[in-house]
Amino acid sequence: MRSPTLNIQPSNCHNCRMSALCLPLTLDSSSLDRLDRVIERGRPIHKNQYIFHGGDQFKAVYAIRSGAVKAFCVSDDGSEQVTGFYLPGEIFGWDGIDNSSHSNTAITLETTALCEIPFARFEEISRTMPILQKHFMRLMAKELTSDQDLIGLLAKSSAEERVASLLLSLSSRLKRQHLSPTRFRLPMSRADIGNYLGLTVETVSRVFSRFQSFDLILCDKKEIEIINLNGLYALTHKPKA
Amino acid sequence: MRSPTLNIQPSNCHNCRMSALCLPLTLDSSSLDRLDRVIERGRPIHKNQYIFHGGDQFKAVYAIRSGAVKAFCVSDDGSEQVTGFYLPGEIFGWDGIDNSSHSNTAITLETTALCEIPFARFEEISRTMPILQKHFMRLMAKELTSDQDLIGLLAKSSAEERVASLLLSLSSRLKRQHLSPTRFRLPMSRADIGNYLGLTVETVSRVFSRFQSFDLILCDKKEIEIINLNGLYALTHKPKA
DNA sequence: ACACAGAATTGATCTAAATCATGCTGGCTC
DNA sequence: GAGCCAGCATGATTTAGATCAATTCTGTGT
Repeated sequence: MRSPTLNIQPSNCHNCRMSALCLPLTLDSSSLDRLDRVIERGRPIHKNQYIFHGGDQFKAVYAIRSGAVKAFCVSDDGSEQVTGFYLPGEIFGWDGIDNSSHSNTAITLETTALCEIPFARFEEISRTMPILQKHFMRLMAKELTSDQDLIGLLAKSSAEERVASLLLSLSSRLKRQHLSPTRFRLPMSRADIGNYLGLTVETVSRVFSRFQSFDLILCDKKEIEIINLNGLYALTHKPKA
Repeated sequence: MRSPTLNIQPSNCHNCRMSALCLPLTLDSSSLDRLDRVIERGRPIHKNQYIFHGGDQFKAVYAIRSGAVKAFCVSDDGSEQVTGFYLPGEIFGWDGIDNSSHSNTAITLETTALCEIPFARFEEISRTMPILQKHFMRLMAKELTSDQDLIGLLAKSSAEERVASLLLSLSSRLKRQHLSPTRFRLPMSRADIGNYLGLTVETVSRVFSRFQSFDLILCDKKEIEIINLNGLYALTHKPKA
């Protein structure tokens, strides 16, 4: 049994400040109650704990209440490819729906609290709640477009653009959670960033240094302060031929 | 009105040899009939016709009966990023579900016949056919994993690996359609390939030449014959440090 | 049949990032 | 506190692929 045991916690979707993100806004109170009963809220789990492994049977998708998660897939030759970083309010684990086993592995990057949404039970109740079904398809579509954004980034951009895009993505996602968009702590290592962006650690490190020397950011190890948000943004729209 | 008018054709899902791919296998005959009545079969449309544009309202997803389609998104600076090539039996257009408008643009690469599946009507009937709903989520998940494969490819691989992977992907998808996996015509230009794989046209061209000189493939313009399938496969699993 | 624009190949040069190498720092255990 | 290891930074060198440039091929329309 690889996935950590999630103990029920005394809270619910009604009072969760994430709910606007992971649930459809238009759910009436009684529908929300029914959904509520399906969702299992876990206690915080430690850093570097696996949520699921590639190949594991697909049983649930997960919403993050706090903390951060990294998803990656392992190819036959053993090399890893980071496919995403997930922050509070975001849902991950869709990759398993296809062949009912996960293609990715998910691991916590720091102490993390999750809500587990068992897929079988979700399917049951969604049969009588079409809006829920639709919402989930929309969440999957969102994942699709975010993957396509990453594809665009990897196919075309320079190292600086890639790092700038990641910083801006994190910033806007934190902002959506009413957290500071300009001062935050990177939950992942430079190596993770490099892997995700298709760059070497050294290149990532150099780009961070360069950004500092251009007064775009301040960074002390994993603590980041964005000084010139527009400057970063300009980098992601680099002057093209 | 940008999308081409699709005229009803005298055929149905029962006798379509694609159905195994785009429909759940377990549908009973009466369910299939109901689905059948929702789907609009178009006459073949010409090369370089748009199916939908980025920003268009999302109304339907499309299954390919014959031909080939390219999907791409346009970023603010006007540059394009090819996000996928679609062959017979495959479904595209999911990208619109999220905010009910398409993020991609889809265009035919050659004369193409489509089935249009209007999403609103699909949602109606799927309410009473849970298996259909599940099937569609699986199709979306498949798209997700294929996007993630592309991410892995772009993040890590050399030009040769990328081109080899594309050729093998096309090959296996044609095989699934009971078409020759070793002799086929590329529906897309070198520029499209380059854009998709994050390479320049020149590099793509050089890789094709190199593959020929290594007796991996024969190619005359867009006509491809794969001589050494295992050799290509070996390239995609390049010896790593 | 001809002209012309776009698609593809091939060659020469340049450059951004990988690779190789070294040192620094901060947390860990013993 | 000494020693050790992982993570990060930074410098020197190499290289794969981009860029620039020129030529040939292909198909399309008149």
